[in-house]
Formats: sequence, structure tokens, C-alpha cells
Amino acid sequence: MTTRKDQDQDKKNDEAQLDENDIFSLRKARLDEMRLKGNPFPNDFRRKHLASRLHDQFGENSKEELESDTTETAVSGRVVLRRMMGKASFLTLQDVSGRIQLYVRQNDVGEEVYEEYKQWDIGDIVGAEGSMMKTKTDELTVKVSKIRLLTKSLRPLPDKHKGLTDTETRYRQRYLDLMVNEDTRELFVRRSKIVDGIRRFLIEREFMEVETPMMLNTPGGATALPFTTHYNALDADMYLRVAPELNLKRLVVGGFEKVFEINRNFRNEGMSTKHSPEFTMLEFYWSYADYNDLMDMTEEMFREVAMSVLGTTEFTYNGVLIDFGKPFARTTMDQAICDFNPSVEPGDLKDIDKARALAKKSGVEVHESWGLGKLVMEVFEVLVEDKIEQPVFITQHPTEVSPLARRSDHDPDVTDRFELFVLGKEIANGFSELNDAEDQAQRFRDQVNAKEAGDNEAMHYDHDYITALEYGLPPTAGEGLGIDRLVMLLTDSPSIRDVLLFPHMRSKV
RNA sequence: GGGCCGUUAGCUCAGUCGGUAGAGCAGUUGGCUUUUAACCAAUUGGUCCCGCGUUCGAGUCGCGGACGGCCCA
Repeated sequence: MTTRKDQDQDKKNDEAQLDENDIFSLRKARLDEMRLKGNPFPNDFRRKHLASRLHDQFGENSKEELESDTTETAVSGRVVLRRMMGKASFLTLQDVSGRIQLYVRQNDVGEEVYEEYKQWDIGDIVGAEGSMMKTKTDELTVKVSKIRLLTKSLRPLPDKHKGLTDTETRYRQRYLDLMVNEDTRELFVRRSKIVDGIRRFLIEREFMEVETPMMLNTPGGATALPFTTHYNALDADMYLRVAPELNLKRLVVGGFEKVFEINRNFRNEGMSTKHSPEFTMLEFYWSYADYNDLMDMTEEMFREVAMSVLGTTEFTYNGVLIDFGKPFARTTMDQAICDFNPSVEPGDLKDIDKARALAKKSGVEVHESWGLGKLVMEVFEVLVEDKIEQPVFITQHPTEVSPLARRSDHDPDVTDRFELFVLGKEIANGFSELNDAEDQAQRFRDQVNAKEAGDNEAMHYDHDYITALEYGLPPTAGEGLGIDRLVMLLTDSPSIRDVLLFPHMRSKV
């Protein structure tokens, strides 16, 4: 049945067609002609070699050596450059591995094919067979004997020299960015290698990869505002997860003593160069280990990943040299506040009135319901975070702001927790897990109170999680690591959007 | 949410004091059988982001809005 809405949509589409420019109409006309002669989108061409493989195998051969070499190749990819010289021409073909030049002569492919070939466009995808040669200027080239059009492209590619620089278009039409900007391709290859490196690091240490739900009845595991959605079949409102933490610890209760998950979390917050509403986190849980073990392992992981991805532990971010090869500093939150702010005295952070005064003086919008712990945390965020450059583990977070972390044996007001900061960015957050069900229940109640007092980021009370703890969670350490931010560091990217293939954008009209 | 900046041809960008809308690339036509940002000649192409206002006249000035970027919260 055709609805009114469909008709409107069809009308819109028709209008869009009419709006198209001359280049599009011309190419569409060419495509229509091709349809009359056969299928312009064949899928029976098979490639023999990637461009990079040809360069590896024949790049060092001389012109003469290649003339006597009879190796036949078959290559395919997108035409990105073309130089026509009457009855002969050069094409630059781009495949996933790189570029290779093709030399197409009318004498070699035949007059009929060459006439058709002249109607093809930059951006088309072609397949070609031929032998290897080198040109006058020593460029490795496929001397084409057969060439076919595999996919007709209807839209013109961005400028062949200047490329595509408009940030908005690069984000909205990432495929164009990837087509023409090699840096972008390399960045996302690197991202993939980073994730691969982390996965291998954990699997080598006998961690098991698991997947836990994205949609939950009760969100938890982090203090953050969740997205809500609706499950029609159950007629139930549900939440997108803000962290996989509670489910992963349920698995540890069940006996999977070392688990990890690399997946998306969703937080209903604003976007910035450091924040995306959906972001990728590694979370892992390690039984019979504590937060000190986590810090050791995190350093080791960063070193190994940097080596495997960059070939070195040194890199620069925004002009600052960072070396993951050096030991990361470790300091408590209180100590860091005092170190970065000589005017602050340790006593200021132990007295709620003094801490409140310091917070207000530092520009924090203080709520009267906040305890000492929350005040100290806020002061840290304002007075320290941005000033950090080199990697540092900040430890001993207040219990008040760490509702899932184990209390310190020496001071019940702080936890055995750390956050790793590099260049003002929080990269990782880990702690010895709270496995005392009664303490956890009280912490949840405190969170519910905070929520009722207006903190919409406070956690829900998760009854089933308490039940799980009542069966017994072994002593465990757990950590979350922001993959996107780590990728930013290792690719020198100023914005998180640069390391997301399809960053969220407001829809246009 | 606030501040600053941006939006002109498919892409990259100019556009003077408010006076007929420009270039390079891409495209089209012709030439060219080792080019490589190929070259030579000719040439097509515009909702100047949208709306309102000021003005004899707005890409340009004013107001409002959309989208984006950066900074701040």
C-alpha cells in the first residue's frame, strides 16, 4: 500500500534527482547506455595481486628485467587519477593496500574497448589484467592487456590535489574522507591495531572476552545519565548501559575469574573534543589481584601496545613528548592537589568547611548536599586535571565518589582506586572491587539518596547485584580504559571525533 | 548553555568602499601512444546556508535562525 507519507517521500526523491548537477546527469546517462549493453555492475572479476604486493614483489626489478618477466597480474580498485594522451593513457588505481599505475594503450586493449574506456570516469572501479613494466621515470606499472568497468561511479571525487578538508563533510561522509585522505585511512588502521594489541595482551594473560547486554532494566556501573529506550514486546522502558561493570562482576561471581569486554557505552551527555555520547571502553576484571597489580599491568599494556602499533614507546601529542617506556608516576589525589597548588594545605582537604571554601574559591558550583569526598573530587577536577601532562596514576579517591570501590584498609573515607591521566585526559579508572555486600548495599542507598536530592547521574539500587555479591565475589581488581582517548593519544588527534568513523552529527533539516 | 570564527561552482578557495559572481582542480569538446598535480586550446557549471530588514541596488551592512569548528562551563 502506498501511503501519503510514501508519496511525499517519493516526491522528495524526485526533487533531489532534479537538483543534481550536470556531472551527475551526464554520468547517469552513460550508465543508462551501459545498462543496454549488459550489466554495468559485474561481480565475476577476480584480483590476483594487491598494489602493495606488486610493489613488494617487483619494485626493485629493473625495466629490462620486467620486460622479460611474463608474470600476469590482475588488479582492481578505484580510478583516482587519469592522464589521457590520445590513444594511450595512464591510470592511478587505488586499492585497500595502496596505489598502482596502469598503462592502457589502444593497441593493447583494442579499439572497441578503448572507445568505451574513454567514457569511464575518475572514481569508477575497474579491473585490469596485464604484465609488469617500468616507465621512463622508473615507476612500477601494470601494462594492461584487458580492462573492465566493475562499478560505475556517478558522483565526482573531491579535488585530486587539495583533497577533502571540510571537517563537517569529512565526518558526515567519512567514505569520501577515507577515499581521498590517506592520513584518515592510516588513522583507522592504527585504531584497529590498538584494539587488536589490547585484545592480544589480555588473551595472552588468559583473560576471556565476553559480551554483556547493551539494554538494561537497571543501569549501573558508573555515575552518568543513561539514554532511555522502549522495548515494545515487553512494554518496558529500558536503559542503554553506561558501563558493563556490574554484569562483568556477576560473571566473576559465577567463576570466570578473568574476563574482559571491549564494547560501546552510552552516556547522555554533551559532546566535546573529549566526550562522545557513545564511546568504546575496555573493562576487565582480575580475581585475586588488587589496584596496585592493575597499575603495573596497565603500564605494561600501554608499553606493549605502543611498541606493536608505533614501533616505539615515544610519541608526541600536540607537541608534547610522551614516553610510555618510563615508569608512570603514582600519587594520591590529596597530594596531587597540594603539589599542583602550593597555596593549598593538606588540612584544607580534611575539613569540610575549609574544603567547601576552597571549592567555591576555585570556581566550583557547590551544592550544599555534597560531602567532603565530593568536594575534594571537584577541587581535583578544577585545580589539577588540565595541568597534568606526563602519565600519572592518581590514587585514593574519596569513598563518597567511588560507590563500587573497596575502602582502603588504612582509611575508610578513601578507596583503593586510581585514575590514569595523560595530558589532562582521563584514560583509565580502576580499583580493588568492593565485595562486601552489606557495604555495597549501603553505598547504593547513598546513591539513591543523592539521586533524590537531584543528582541525575547518581546510580540506581541494583538488587540483583547485591544478591550476586551475597553469594561471594572473590577479591578482585577491575579497570575501565577509554579506547577512544588512547587512540587519540597514539594518533595525535585533537578531537575524539577524529578517531570515530562516524561521529554523531546533528541531522541537517 | 555562553563566547569567537566559518558556510560562495562537484572539491579547494578568492571576492576591494555596497554597483554585472571569479580562479585552480574536476567536467565537456578538440589535439596528443611512457604520463605522473600530465600538457596545449576552447568551454559548461551558482538557492553566494536560510529568512527578514536597511538601501535605487546586498555575496558584502543589520537582526533572527540552521549547520559546523574552536574555546569556556
